[in-house]
Amino acid sequence: MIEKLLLRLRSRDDLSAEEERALRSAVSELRRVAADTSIVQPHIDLSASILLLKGIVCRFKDRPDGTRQITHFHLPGDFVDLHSFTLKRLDHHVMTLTPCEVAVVPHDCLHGITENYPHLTRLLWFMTAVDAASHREWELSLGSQSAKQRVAHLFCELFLRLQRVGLTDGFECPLALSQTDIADARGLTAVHVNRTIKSLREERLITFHRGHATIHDFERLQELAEFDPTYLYLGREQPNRGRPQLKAL
Amino acid sequence: MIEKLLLRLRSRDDLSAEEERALRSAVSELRRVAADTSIVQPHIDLSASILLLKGIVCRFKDRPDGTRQITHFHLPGDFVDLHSFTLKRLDHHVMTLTPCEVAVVPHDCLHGITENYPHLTRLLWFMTAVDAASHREWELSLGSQSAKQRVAHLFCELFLRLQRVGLTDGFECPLALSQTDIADARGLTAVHVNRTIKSLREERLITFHRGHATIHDFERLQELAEFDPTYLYLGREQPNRGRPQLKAL
DNA sequence: CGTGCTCTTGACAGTAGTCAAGATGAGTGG
DNA sequence: CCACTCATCTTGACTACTGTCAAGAGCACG
Repeated sequence: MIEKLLLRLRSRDDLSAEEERALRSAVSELRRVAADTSIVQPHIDLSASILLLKGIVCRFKDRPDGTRQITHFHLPGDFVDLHSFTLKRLDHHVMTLTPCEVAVVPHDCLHGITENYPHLTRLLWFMTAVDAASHREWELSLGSQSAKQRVAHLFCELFLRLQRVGLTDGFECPLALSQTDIADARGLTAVHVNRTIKSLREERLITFHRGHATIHDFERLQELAEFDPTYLYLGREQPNRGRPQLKAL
Repeated sequence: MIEKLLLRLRSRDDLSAEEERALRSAVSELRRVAADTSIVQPHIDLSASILLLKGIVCRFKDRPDGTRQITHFHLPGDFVDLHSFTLKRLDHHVMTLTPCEVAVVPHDCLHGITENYPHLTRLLWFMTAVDAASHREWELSLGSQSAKQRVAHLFCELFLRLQRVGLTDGFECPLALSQTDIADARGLTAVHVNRTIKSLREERLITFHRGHATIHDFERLQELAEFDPTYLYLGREQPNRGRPQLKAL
């Protein structure tokens, strides 16, 4: 049920049986939600956070002219608005892009975890820090990459994140996003995303068709996108990669 | 010394005397750092976080072609790399843009806080969540605003954040950024930032000259930038702003 | 009083946006 | 089983915002 979340937490650090129990018992409810349904509105007091079990969810910010900027895509195992536990109100919307299954975790339960399970608290804090790292990487992409690089970068990220939770099959994966979704996330128009994907296909890098993506050459795609997965914090920290330890500031 | 940080934390929630003591004693060292000096490198194990007392610091990510994307500016009172406590290694650089004073807070002390002060832990977690909110807002700006809006937006943000820690004088504030810094943060070229600032000056919105900014018409600037300060989480939460309470998911 | 940043301005180029029309395909109902 | 409808995708022609390249001005610093 919350196995994909546990998978993600354990890929960072060990979880005790008691911590696992605390997490499991924090789920108050399961819900199915239709596609294109808003699940969190901005500026409203929240009393629970949402854990995504199945489907794709996005966070987005509205603009006065009616357009939107998607700031993050969430995949199964993501604690979609864990940050609402400390923020209490969000500055953005959260909405499903496909039919979804979610678990509801009341803030009271998270409060209890912070009171009694400091190690688990640090792990959850870590999860929100990784979210922030993702936002930074998107800032990099939006601020300094070409359209082709931005789109390629997104496919690299989503592929690895899907792989992490066991949702890929070789270099293929289900990915029920529209070209408009990609445009809204990458700061491009749907028309230009279409041209860009066509060009990536012609270069035999990816195929993206009817909610299904195939990566034909991950290495070249990664190179084109200048993609470095460090920011995803996959796997455990290893002892310092051989770089000289900086005199700790 | 760490008064500006306390000011920021207290503007969110009360701090007990004991919590204040815990924070004060977490500072192991004070440092002066020259301008344009790297204080945190990516991919390296970190054992302390940096609190900014004076000056301006930026976070940035490198690109293979040597350009950089600034993802955040830090002002006095900011806990610059508090997120390194949970991440252990960063995916980006941190560097001073002006001469700075910083306080060093060992991760061991932060660990102690998470073990013994859950309320203070939640407040610190909140601070990193606000950082993430800022990243989201920058994604919005980078992804969907015109050059003029992006620059105006940055001035709105920095002005309010400086005001919060008492560093403004009416609508004037010291702001020792170069146009190149602004360009690297806003995904523009320095040449275009220059033209943009000229245009903002001609419209009598702002003057920016020799490290000093003056906002001539904050309201119109805000309107132009589509700037909504919600994401800065200034001040305490108030009971729900009169909007209808959503049936809690 | 040079030296070297940063800022400023101009001319030109190119990436991505806009507008418009048509194609494709999933879902619906007769 | 076959229209019909509506989303999404696709392509073309044109536009424009922002980048590139280049030269010169202003100012801080030694």
